[in-house]
Amino acid sequence: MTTARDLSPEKNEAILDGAMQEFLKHGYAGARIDKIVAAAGVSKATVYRHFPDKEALFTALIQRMAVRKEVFRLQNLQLFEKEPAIFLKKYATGMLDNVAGDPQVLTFLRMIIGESGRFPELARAFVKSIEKPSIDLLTQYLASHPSLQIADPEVAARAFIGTLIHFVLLKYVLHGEDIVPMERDRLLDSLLTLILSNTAQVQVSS
Amino acid sequence: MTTARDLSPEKNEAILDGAMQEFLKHGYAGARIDKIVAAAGVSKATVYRHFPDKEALFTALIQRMAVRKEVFRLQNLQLFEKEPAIFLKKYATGMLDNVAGDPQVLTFLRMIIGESGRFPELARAFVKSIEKPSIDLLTQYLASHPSLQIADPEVAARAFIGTLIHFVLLKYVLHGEDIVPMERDRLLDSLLTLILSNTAQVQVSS
DNA sequence: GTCTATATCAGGATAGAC
DNA sequence: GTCTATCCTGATATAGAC
Repeated sequence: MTTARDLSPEKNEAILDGAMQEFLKHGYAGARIDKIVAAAGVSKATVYRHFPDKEALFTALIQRMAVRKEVFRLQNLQLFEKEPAIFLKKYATGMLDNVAGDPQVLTFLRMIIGESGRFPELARAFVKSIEKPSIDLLTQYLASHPSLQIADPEVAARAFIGTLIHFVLLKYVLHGEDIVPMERDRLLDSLLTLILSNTAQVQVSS
Repeated sequence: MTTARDLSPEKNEAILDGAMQEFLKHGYAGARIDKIVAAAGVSKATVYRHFPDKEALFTALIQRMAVRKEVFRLQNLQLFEKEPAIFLKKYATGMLDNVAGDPQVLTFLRMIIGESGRFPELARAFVKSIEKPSIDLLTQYLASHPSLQIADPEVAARAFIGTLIHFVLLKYVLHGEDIVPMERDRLLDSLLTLILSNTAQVQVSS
């Protein structure tokens, strides 16, 4: 005697997992409900009982991914108390490894940006749950080290992250590796020198 | 007595113009040939006589946009001989004005990134004709001013552009203005201070 | 070389049995 | 609550007249 509006959480999960595969591969408009159905192992009618339409399914999926941070966990490693140059380099290395090693992250980035015109709320969820925490963490870190003499920690944090994101965009997302080549370590070391240049000497070692 | 394979350049232009509207508005998969046909004022058969299929039309369009730099002319203003802080600020201001004021630029950015998985060659064309010239110009500029004491001009150029692009992404593309607020002038002034901090004093005025 | 008209098929969404 | 089977709209692409 289940009530008429009860839905199976298991199927719900299966649908979202299937949807993730398909949407990540083809984007919103390119994704096919039939493929999602096949991947999820449920019937089409079940999908439409769980979600009113394709758009709702898509937004539910992206919201879940953004909240779970299944991709793009920038703000890990709380080794706050380390030497600044080491902390920053580890932070950057961790983020780049995470992105470079996982095609899903790149695809997710492409989709969030590509659909940000049609789905502004999803873009905002991304900013809120992924970009903002990263900026805030770095800002706080830089501000908590007055010896660094950084006049505007938030802008420094944005410059740091922005340089990394731009590097990822050029090299991995836009396939520009041989058009604008740049060694990762050179970028990181020079970037640290630039940002920490007010300190007496800059020690960079992993 | 025109040969059988001659095509009208006027119609070709009209088709590409119509395609631009539609593709920019809905992306590749979302774009409808019927709409392109209507906007171009030609028949559907004519489109398929000029371009083998939808994909070819799309790539032809993007290539044209990238070459013509109809959007995103980052590397204008050759006031190379000015004071560095002034030059850089003017450079950044010009680029931000160009982007912020023109929704087409934002849409183009979204599309290039969004479709960079399915159309890697288009992404590379974008890097080659838009990103690379910008990086090269800035690198040369910074390298030609030894008094700036910039150890690695190319990385400094990338940091500068990367910070700007990231700012554009967060604020305009991803609609994150009220989630991660930042005044444009504050970003620019602090960024200049950061990059030019090795000089005696930094003068920033527009 | 361009048009009108149409073939062909796949998409999202639903009706009705169980 | 989930399935099978189906509707129907709208898509890309083409055939044939002019």
